[in-house]
Amino acid sequence: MLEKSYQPDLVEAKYYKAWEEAGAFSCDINSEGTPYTIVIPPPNVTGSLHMGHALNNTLQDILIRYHRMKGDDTLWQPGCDHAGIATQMVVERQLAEVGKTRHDFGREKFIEKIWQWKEESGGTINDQLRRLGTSPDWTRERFTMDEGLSRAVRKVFVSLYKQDLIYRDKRLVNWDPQLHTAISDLEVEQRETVGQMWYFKYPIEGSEGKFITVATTRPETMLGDSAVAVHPEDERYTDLVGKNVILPICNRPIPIIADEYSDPEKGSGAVKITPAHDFNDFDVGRRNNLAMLNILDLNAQLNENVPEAYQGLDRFSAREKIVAEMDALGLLEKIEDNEMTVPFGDRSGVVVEPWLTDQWFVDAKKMAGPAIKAVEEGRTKFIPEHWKNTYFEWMHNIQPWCISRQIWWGHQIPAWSGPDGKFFVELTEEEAQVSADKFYGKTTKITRDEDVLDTWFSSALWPFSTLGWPDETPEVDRYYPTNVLVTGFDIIFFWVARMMMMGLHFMEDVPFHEVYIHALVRDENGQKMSKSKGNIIDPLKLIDSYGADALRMTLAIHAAQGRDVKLSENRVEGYRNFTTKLWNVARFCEMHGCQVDLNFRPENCKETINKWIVGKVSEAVLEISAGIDSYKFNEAAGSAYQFTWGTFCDWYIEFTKPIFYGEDNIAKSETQATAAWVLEQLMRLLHPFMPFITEELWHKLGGDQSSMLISAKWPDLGELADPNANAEIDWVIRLITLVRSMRSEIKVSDAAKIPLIIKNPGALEASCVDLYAELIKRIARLETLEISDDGVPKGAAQAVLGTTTLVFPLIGNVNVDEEKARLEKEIFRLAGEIERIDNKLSNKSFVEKAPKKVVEEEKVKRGAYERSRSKVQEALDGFS
RNA sequence: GGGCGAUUAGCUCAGUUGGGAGAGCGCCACGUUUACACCGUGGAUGUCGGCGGUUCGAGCCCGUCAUCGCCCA
Repeated sequence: MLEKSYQPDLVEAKYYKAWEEAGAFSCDINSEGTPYTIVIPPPNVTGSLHMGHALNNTLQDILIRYHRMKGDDTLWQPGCDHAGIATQMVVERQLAEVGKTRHDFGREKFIEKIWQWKEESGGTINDQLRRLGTSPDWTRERFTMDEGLSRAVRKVFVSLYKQDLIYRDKRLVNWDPQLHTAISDLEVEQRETVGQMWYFKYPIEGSEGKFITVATTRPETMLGDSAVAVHPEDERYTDLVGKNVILPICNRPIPIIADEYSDPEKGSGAVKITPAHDFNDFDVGRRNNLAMLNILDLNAQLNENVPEAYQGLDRFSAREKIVAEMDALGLLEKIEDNEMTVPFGDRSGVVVEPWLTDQWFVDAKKMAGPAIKAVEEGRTKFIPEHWKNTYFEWMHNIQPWCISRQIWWGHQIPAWSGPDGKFFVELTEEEAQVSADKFYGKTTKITRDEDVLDTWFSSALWPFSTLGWPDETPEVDRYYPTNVLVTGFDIIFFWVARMMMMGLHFMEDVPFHEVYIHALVRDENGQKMSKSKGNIIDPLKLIDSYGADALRMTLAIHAAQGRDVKLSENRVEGYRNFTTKLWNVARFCEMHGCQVDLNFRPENCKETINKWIVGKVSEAVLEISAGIDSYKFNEAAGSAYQFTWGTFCDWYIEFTKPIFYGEDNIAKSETQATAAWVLEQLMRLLHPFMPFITEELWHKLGGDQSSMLISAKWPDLGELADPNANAEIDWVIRLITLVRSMRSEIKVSDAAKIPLIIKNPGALEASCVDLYAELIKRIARLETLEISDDGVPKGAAQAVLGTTTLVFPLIGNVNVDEEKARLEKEIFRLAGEIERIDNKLSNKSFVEKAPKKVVEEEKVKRGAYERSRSKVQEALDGFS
């Protein structure tokens, strides 16, 4: 006997272990099933499970479990990425607690420490994914720093270098002055702030007392100015172009140049140009051959290229000092408030600096071409489709991708330089040495570049590196390209774009056929969850309180395309209630001896109610399958929920009670087998959403004990709906609902059994009353149920169901005025419907232009309303 | 400034070849009828953001405005 309610914790632990031990998650390269592959977007090894992961992985797991049950050879590839900067920071923070830095240990020892940390505390998210019930193939778990994946990284780097798609360049990069590394554009967060705009007067050389005013948001950079630019067509300045200004404080002459970058509308129309410290100015500088004067060191403190008084100051103190000095010189014209965005490093949280350094770059522009084409041609599809706009937008404006990082944790770049700075890029040091010796004509000492690669460089290879590439493995053959990538929109640039570029280049095929972009999980007020807001909901706590199944169901049923998931705890509670409901209906079946009968054939049912429910199951199968197939997880989960609670529990189970408590043993045994079968189908249908409770009930309910539900077949029932059974049961349901509603209207409590007379039944109605009398009496709590066209007892309450009148002969219980009012209200409502249709039908254009079918339907509806109205009128007349 | 999205019941949201406005939660009333009070039954609640257009017919298509959100510059 099942317990009174479902206890998730023990069940979850038990079955997760059982699944894993049985190898239920593993792909099978020898299987005859069609391969179905998803690579997990690898979480950071430092990460822990948040709501976004919970949603992302629930959806992937639904897809995987569904396809596994459909007989596909599913591979869900798990693993973490090494999260270069984040991981190094974690370990450095630990060292800082004992007053040490990585430099106290040196590169090799420090990396050892990180590996040690990774073994001990890294990848906790994987255990958390297990709590969620996800079923990736853990035996194939990979890590971006694994030997195999590292080999892939080296191979890709060397190949791209030799194809001129990776190059070294001195360019401005986003420099994080705290972490001392370059970071990519995508790791920079632009924050809106109200800053200030300072207007400086620069004296014009040789024109005593004449100035040109420039505006700047960053006064400190003036020490690195190389020019002042004005627009070529700005007549105010035409005569100044070609002259010099004397840069105050530095007292250097710099030219006034004409360049279209200068916006005449903005500020004074003249703009100072600091090519080494501003991305736009850098371009102006290159166009005009300006000097690139770097005035910052790696800490963003002013270096030896500025006047001595400023050397060593940090950028913010330098700003104050500059403004003060300009003011003292009488060269500060004015200061205005200015709305602007300031770039912050997303890891360090400090303002990043455009800084001139030598870095390695991927020629993303070239690699983007095929990636754009693949989406244009539909070889990779976005779902929902509009996300392809975001993808195109970014891809068309893609910038060189800076892939080198000045940290220690990561894939060290396979490039060695000779004494003159020439690079030799090879898979191994030996090969590099050979190249170098050949180049120099003698044995020459080479030194490996200390930089490592951006983490995304290695995760871009994930869809094939995890399968064993660059080796020609059978897995690469079978599982690439993958079917779908499931991810949030915030990662389109990081993941989708880079995987597309790398996949197309090295595998000559897209990495995935579809990209499903799901929503963000927000709090109940629609706010993004964040630590600083303190509105984070911890998925693990929800799992502890309500079970993983409840959380998964909540997420799935809210995962409508194009809409964020607003989550609150009481919703999860609602789906916990659903698990309890499911548990209890199983308990009911158990109590009434419903055993799975392997010989049961749904199409052979004799009892109408059983015919009806098997038809409803077949419809549910189609709806749920269609929902998952089209990534409409909310529709799939909603259908499953509605079938379970609204159809199976609310009606079917109620309808079986008279049979279970009755004497007809043949009907009883058919119903036991049917109920067990329905429940068994239902476990399969709910399994992708709620794997634990369904697995538990599957085993509790008997049936095929030799296998587990996770490996059971997805139902394929065809169409089992029986129109006659549907018509009958639907009518009975409407009748019962109406009786209940009437009871409430005329204030007769459910406790009192009442008589009911059915007047003017049609053939279907009469037959239903005959066939289901006991059932109707029981569920509608009727004392008697009979058909009679005799006169209505004086003062009886009446209701109309289609063309049939229900008579409740409750003399003395009915308030005549209330009853008349009720009937009049119903007549009014029906009259309104009829009028609406009449308006339509009397409209010539409607009758002429609308499809015949629609016009016909309207006429049929009108007839039905009209007949109902006359019945209600008849009932009303009975009172006068 | 460019782009994307949203606006439907008190709340959160469904609603595709354009044809009778829905669900869950919440609320109100009643109820322990032998699966379930984490329950059952019934009920109330809408200018489908505004305006205009297309159409016989618009929550749905088009235009425009408003408000909100996100991404990019």
